[in-house]
Amino acid sequence: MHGYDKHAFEPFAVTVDLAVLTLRADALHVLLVARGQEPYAGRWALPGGFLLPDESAETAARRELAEETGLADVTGLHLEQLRTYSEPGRDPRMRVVSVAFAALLPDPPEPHGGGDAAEARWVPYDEARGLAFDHDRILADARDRVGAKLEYTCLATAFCPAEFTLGELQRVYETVWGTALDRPNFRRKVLATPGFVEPVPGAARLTGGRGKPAALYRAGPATALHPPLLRTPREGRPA
Amino acid sequence: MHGYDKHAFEPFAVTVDLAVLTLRADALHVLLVARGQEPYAGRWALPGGFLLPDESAETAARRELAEETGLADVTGLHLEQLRTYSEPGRDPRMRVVSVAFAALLPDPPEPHGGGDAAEARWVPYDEARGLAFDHDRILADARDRVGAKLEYTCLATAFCPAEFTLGELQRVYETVWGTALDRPNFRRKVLATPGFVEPVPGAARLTGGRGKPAALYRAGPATALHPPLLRTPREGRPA
DNA sequence: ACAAAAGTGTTTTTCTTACACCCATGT
DNA sequence: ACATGGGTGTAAGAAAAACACTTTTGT
Repeated sequence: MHGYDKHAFEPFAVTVDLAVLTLRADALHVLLVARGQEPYAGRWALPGGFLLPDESAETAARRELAEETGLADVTGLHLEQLRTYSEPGRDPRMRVVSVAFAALLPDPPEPHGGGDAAEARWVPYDEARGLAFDHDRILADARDRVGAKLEYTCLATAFCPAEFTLGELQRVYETVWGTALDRPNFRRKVLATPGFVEPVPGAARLTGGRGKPAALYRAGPATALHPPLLRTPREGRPA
Repeated sequence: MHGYDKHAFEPFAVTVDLAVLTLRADALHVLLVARGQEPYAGRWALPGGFLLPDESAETAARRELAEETGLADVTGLHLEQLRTYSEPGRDPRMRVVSVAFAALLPDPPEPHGGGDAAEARWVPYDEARGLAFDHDRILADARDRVGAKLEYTCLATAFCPAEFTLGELQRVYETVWGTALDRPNFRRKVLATPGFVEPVPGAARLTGGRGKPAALYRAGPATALHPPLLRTPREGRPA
């Protein structure tokens, strides 16, 4: 009961772990770092690290995100708490409680890894298996959460750059869900949701090199999607 | 990077905090305990406590739940991680990272408080303000999460006893959302969702003392609600 | 007889779906 | 010319909302 008996609690190490997700070449990718020491030396792991004395988990996560991605400004990026993993055996050496985060990025610059990690790279989600600790589980949880939140929040724009086309936004859904969506209907639904996207007046961009230039949009102020954009189990464009 | 430098991390105390919610007399109630010591002596707080050396946060939360509610069997009760609160100043005495949980109960027996809490009681949600620490925030987050999850999960049955009527289930939605729902339409939607509820053959119960006896249902195996039961902002039955 | 709560049916309206078609650009 | 991706229109079907109505109990 918060009794503050000095012997009533055990000291724990507290860390953050990050599932940094992005879309490259129409496939979900995750940022992994190579572990240099035991345990799990040589294995891939999610980036992360210890909380500093005066940091909240959110602050530590954003600091790690900046270090690992090498991006100068990570303030606009979507970062959200996933859950906390606290099973006693999850780290073989000591008791470590880890607050896991999911971070969503538009396709970032390749050379990241400015942090203390020996090596860091983007790995396609489907090839990211056999990670250190319980990171397989954390990564799977992150993917599930993101997939689910696409349905009823405006999260998809977090995978897009500041200005994007509706085609790019649709490809976010299709890539994460592994399904094909009808373009006219997708378009209508997005535009019918107030505050989901806002048109950039007069702007257009060539997307595939070919085709009609697409109008550009910015992420709007809305966060929730009412009504939701439901994942309809139809054939086409499997993951 | 999980480097295990003995000086690379600060030891933290790790606790769990529980937002134990139930419905009594058509109002959302939360279980609060009175604090006996400083800080916040005499104030109400969410129940909680320190993790034991070999416990996960989930295990600790369920142990606290059993202690505080006095229920012999808490295995069937819904318990879910909310998020982790780790702001440096959230406890004035020391660095405490708290993993918050939401627990949902059917209307429980009044005399609980078998734990180490001086006093514990059910408080209507709207009167639970001015709590110790950041518990106001945790409680608000719990309510938001539960309200949102009613839309797209089968969570509502967690507020109901093992066997319940559709009217009782509807009252869960109406109480948590503070809106009125159309009974025929609610009924159809629930019954049209496979695995949401299962009829108890031949069983019926008088509900309000008056009226036709209602058929009884059990919670089904489904966890997700596809399509969701959307919160329609209509007038009537305000919170 | 009446009130209260459960349960059924039906009509209207709204939303979703599927698909046809036109537009602008590069090769 | 045609392939490629963007954008518009529309008719059929499904789902939701609104509401009238019947049933079964207690008083």
